[in-house]
Amino acid sequence: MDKLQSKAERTKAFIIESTAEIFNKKGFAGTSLSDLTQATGLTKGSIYGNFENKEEVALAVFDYNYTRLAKNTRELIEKADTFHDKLMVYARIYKNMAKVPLNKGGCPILNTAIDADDTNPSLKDRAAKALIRWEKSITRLIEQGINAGEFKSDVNIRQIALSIIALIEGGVMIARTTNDYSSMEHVVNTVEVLINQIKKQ
Amino acid sequence: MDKLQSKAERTKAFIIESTAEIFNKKGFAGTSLSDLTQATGLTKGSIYGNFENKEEVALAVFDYNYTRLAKNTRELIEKADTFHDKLMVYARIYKNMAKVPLNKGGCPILNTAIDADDTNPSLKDRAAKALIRWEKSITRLIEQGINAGEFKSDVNIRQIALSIIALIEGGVMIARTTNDYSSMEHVVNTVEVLINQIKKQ
DNA sequence: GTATACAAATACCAATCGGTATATTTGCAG
DNA sequence: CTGCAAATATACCGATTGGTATTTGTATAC
Repeated sequence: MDKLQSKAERTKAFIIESTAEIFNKKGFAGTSLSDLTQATGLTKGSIYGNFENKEEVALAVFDYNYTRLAKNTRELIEKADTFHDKLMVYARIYKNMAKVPLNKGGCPILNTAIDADDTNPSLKDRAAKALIRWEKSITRLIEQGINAGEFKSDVNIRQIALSIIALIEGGVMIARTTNDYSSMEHVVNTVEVLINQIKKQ
Repeated sequence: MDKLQSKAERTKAFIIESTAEIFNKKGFAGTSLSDLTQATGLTKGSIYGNFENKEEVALAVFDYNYTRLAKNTRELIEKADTFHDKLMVYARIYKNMAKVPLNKGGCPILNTAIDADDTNPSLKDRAAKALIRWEKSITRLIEQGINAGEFKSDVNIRQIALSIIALIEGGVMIARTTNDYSSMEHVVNTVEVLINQIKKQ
C-alpha cells in the first residue's frame, strides 16, 4: 500500500468535509441522513459502511471543525513575538470574523455546546473539552507573560481567560443573530482592554 | 363571560407553559409533536386546534420564556436605587444562576439564537429583537447614570452594553457546557469590573 | 489476468414525522 | 334541560426518519 490513505479513510474524510458545514448550521437533530447523502452524493449504505451511525459522523465532524480552528489559531499565536501579541491574536481573529469566517454557520464550539447541552452527552463532552483546552491555552500564555515580566503578577488569570472566551463567544452569537458585525468589533475592543490592563506599567 | 380567559386561551397558555422547558432544551428541530402531546397530556388534534403548526408553538414559547425573563429583571432593576446598582442587577442575577435558574435548559435567548440562526428566520428574528431590547435597556441605564452624574461622560456606551451581554451569555454557555458554575462567577466578576470602571472617581 | 477482499449501491424495514379531516365530547347561554 | 358552538379526541394521511441485509461493483495483491 503506497497510498497515503486507504479508500475507506479517504471516503471517511470526504464525508466529514462535505457535511461539516451542514452539521454546524443545522445541529445534530436538525441534520438528517438525507442531508448527508445529498451533500456527499453517496448513498446511505456507503455512509453506514464508514460510520456506525449519525452520531459518529457528528462527532467526527466536530473534531474536524475544532481541529481546523485550533490549528489556525495556534499557527497565528506561534508567529507573534510577545505574549501580549500572542493574546491579541484572539482579538485579531474575531475582529474581522465577518469578512473571513473560518467556519460557515458560526463557531462550532458554541453551536455544539448549545445544541448538545441537554440532548447529546458525547457531543457535549467534546465541546466541554474544547472549551477547557481553550481556557488552558490562554492561561498558559498569561502565566508565561508573567514569568517573562510582561504582565503584572497579581492578575486573576482564570477570570481573564474565561472572560476572553465568554466575550468572543457571546459576541459571535450577538453579531450573527442581529446580523450586525459592528457589535463583534465592540465586544472585541473589550477583549483588547482586558489584555492591555494586565500589562506592566 | 365572567371568566378572565376563554377555554381556548387557557389551553393555549397551558400548552405554552407545559412545553416551554422542552423547546428550550431540545430546540425547534429536536422537539417533536409527540414531545408536545406527552408533555401536555393533550392530543395532536387539540394542539393543532389552538396553534397553526409547530412553529407557532415554538414562537409563543419563546415569547413566554423571554417575557418571564424580562419581567423578572425589570422588577429587580426598579427596586435598585442608583443606576450603578441597577446595572449591577445583571451581575447579581447571573452570579447565582446555578442555584436559582429561572429557565431550565439555560438562557432562552442564547438557545434560540444558536438554534434558529441558520434554520428558522422567524425564531431568529425573535431572538434578535430580544438582544436589541436588552442592549437598549442597558444603554438607557448608562445614559441616565451619566445624566445623573453617576457615571463618566466619555464612556463607550454601546461597547459596555454589548460586552455585558456577551459576557453573560458566553458565561452561561461555558458554565453549562463544562458543568462548572465557578466559571460563571469569574465572568460575572468582569461584568462588575466593567460597571465599576464607568463610575466617577 | 484472475481471485478476493473491500467498498458502495440497492432495496427494504418499522417507526415516527408533521399535519388534517372527521367524529365526539364538553362547556355554556337561553 | 336543551341546543349549539367551541374544544378536544380519534383515526388517518403521505413523507421521511434512522438504520440494515443484501447485492453489485471495484481496486488490488498475487
